Amino acid sequence: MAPRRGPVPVLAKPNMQEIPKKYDHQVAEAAWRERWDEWELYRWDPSRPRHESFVVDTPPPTVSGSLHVGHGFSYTHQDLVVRYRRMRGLNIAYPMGWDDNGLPTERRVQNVYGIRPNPQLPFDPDWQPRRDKGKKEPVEEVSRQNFIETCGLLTEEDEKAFEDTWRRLGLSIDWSLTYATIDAHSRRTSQASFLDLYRRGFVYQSFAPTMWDTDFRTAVAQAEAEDRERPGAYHDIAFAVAGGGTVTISTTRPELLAACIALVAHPDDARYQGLFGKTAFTPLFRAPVPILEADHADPDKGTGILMVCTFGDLQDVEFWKRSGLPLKQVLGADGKLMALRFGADGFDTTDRGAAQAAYGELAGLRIKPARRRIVELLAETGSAADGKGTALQGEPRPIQHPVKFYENGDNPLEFLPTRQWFVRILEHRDALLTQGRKIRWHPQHMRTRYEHWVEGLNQDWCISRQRFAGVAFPVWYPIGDDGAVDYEHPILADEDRLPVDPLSETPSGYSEDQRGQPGGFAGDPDVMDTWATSSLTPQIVSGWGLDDDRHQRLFPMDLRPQSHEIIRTWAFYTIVKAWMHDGEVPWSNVTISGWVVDPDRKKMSKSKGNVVTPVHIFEESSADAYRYWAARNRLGTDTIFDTQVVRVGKRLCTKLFNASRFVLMQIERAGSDFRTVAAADIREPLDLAFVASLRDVVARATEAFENFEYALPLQLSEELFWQFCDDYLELVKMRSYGEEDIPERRSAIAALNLGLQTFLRLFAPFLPYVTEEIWSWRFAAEEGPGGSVHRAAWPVVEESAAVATPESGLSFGAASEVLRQIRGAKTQAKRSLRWPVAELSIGGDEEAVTALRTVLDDVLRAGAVAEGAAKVVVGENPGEGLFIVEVTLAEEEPAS
RNA sequence: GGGAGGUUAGCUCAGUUGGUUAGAGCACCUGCUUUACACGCAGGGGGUCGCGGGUUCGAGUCCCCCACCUCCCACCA
Repeated sequence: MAPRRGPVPVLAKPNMQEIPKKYDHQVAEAAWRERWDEWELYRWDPSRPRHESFVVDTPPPTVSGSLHVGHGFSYTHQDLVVRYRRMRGLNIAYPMGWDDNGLPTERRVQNVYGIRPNPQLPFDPDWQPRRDKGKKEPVEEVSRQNFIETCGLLTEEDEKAFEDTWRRLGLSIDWSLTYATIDAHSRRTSQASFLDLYRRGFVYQSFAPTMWDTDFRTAVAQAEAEDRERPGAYHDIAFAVAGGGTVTISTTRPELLAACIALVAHPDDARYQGLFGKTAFTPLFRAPVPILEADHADPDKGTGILMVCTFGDLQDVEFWKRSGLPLKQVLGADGKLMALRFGADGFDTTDRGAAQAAYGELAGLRIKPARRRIVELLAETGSAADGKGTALQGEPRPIQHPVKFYENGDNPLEFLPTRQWFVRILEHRDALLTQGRKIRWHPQHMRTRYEHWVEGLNQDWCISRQRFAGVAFPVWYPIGDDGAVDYEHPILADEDRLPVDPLSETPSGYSEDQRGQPGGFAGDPDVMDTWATSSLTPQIVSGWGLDDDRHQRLFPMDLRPQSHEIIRTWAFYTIVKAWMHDGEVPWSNVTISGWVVDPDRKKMSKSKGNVVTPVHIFEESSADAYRYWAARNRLGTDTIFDTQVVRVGKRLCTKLFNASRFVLMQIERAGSDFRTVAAADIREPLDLAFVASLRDVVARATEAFENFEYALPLQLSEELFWQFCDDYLELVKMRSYGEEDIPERRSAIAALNLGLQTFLRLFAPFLPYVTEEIWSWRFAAEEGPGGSVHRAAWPVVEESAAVATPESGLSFGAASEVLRQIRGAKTQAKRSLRWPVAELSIGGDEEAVTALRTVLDDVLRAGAVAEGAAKVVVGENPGEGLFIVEVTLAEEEPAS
């Protein structure tokens, strides 16, 4: 339904009895939450055209059990922008998603239910998970599909808790648009995306060295890898050189010595000119390796010459690819050194017995023990065939160096040759940069992060994971008559069968008994990277590939709100997919929220034990107060959770409540004639001046909101509101108290009416509960959703077009200033503020005095200045403004 | 090593295009029960704007250097 438009509404039902004396946020927030649900206030209207809509790509939170006080931070920011746009009359599509796909869920399910997925098992529809399983019972193996369904069961509970928190927070989400990244619709979308990318040539499969986590035993993408500073040591190892002599290399990975395929030095390095082209021999294993030139060798590092292993690092991978040298794989997928046969499988040696014996000391060891052992062996063995000196030269030299880790991992990543699916992103970097520039980033400098990430890409996007709780690849492979799996000719699932589980379902043209048989088929056992699905959140919501009309109404979206650490994953991959599928940007704007940090500026997380639950804050101080805290922080800036600021928010709510009661009381006291007060009645100079400052705030707040800046509108509204309470209300009070229907009083009442309605709507995005409560007393034009302040029109300057511009821009300020000085005099004399003033003398330049004279009556009444006691004189110095010459307080106490 | 953001009162932060004496809130101190609000009101103290240069009549604001904090990125010999 369209929001109501038009002039400022008049009072709907003046009845003081209904206005409560105190604001109970607990009661009010619960009641409004319920009513908003009944009204379906936040429902997206699928019939309205795209250009009248505002579509948000809400971040699906990882459902991980517990929430801390930082979780609502960025969600509040989204909601502020959304509520503003809704009040501008736009049809809002604000969905919620749950990210319950991937490793975190997998680990929790294993612990809670004591089960482990075995991809080889078929789906069992009758199987039921048991929570009450004893710790000592053996871990049960279930099919992947059963495992995934159990994940859904567990995350459902957490999702309920999350939803409850978001509702309490007052997020204006349309809960009918909820999805989960592991649900059937998301799996379908994700698999359809894969098939589309396959057909368009954007994905490929390859057997190649890939980053591998030896604990999780899965491939990992560049975006999920991070450098960590770790201790290591240079080990100087001497290699014998054919024709006599030795050469010493430095390495931090001596355990990979058996995987050495070459020694390389920089082509310009004078020390090694004579060695290029010669053959060296590894100590212990006596493997002949060529000494070659390589640009990546740094003459200043180590000894300037290094060993290339398969694989120590990405440089090794790249050199190996260029060189065409044979692969020597020594590290297994489990992170242990594999059994090897020297003299076979590419493991050349000049002394098979010695090599096999030395390696026998290492086989089966994990990396660290293997390193320790080989160092011992190298210290005992001779460096060359002639046995002069030891292979290990001197003591290892400790260093600190960056090592690549999987972001969730505990041990360094290795490069292992495995078969994986990749998305081609390296060759499309320019196009992806162009896409990034079509999007408006808020704050703008966050785009730089995106660009640096795209420019720094060095691997295609590996999307296959050797895990279970994820979306399967909709792919089978034919098995040849010889029993070999033919990976080159995958059998793709039919689109209308999606989502499929290739391990439980049979490809068209085959029967289930052909699974794993020669001449039959094999299902792809892997699952997709969780980001391969999360990168489709716009398409999941829009019904991409299923409902074209809906897709057109929702895609591309208007806003992607997120935090900065996932620019390289979520934002980047979403841009990738939207470009590959539709040639479009997924959204026109990205807003980046900062982190909530603890007082030591560390990111708040439950593992650090520095958490406060948001629900606790809602109960103690109200959701509005929490939102106030969140709204005070601008986009992109980290912040500390500060209960002091929450308290300020709570105070603002109370003030708004009380000031509103007062204003409504004034209006209602004025009687029925004043129910039709109109903006045109505002004539008094003080009132004109107040409306002028209100207009200014409305204009500036609107402009800021248009740019996704919510902090400034709050600040401006708040400043003027306190001035409204402390000065304007005091100044206008006496005039509005009167009994007669005279223009001066009418003007005051009309200005108060306009002011209150404007403030309520300005604050509505920030403080949805208390503003709705107040709005409902008198301003709701109808029962039901049409009466909600959240469907009311955002204030615009045109509303007060009938109000004249004040003659002087200084009058409000002049009035406030004189009032301030009178109050100061009373406070200093330790008198109450209603103590009468016997004499008042004010001076000032002509402009200021003229301005003051227009509002002097209001000032004198508010300051309790005795009739005829004030003297205003024009001073001699232009530009000096206003000053009080003298304030003399009355001797007598004010009459009560 | 490259890059981004930051450094303003005890704390959290505003300070638009350079322009009087640098602001707010919190905290602190002193008063005031005032017909909306004591969950209030009024007043007060508190700052070499990270350091050092430069441009300018004038710099918190523009330029350069440095320091420190946070984050992002980087080929692990």
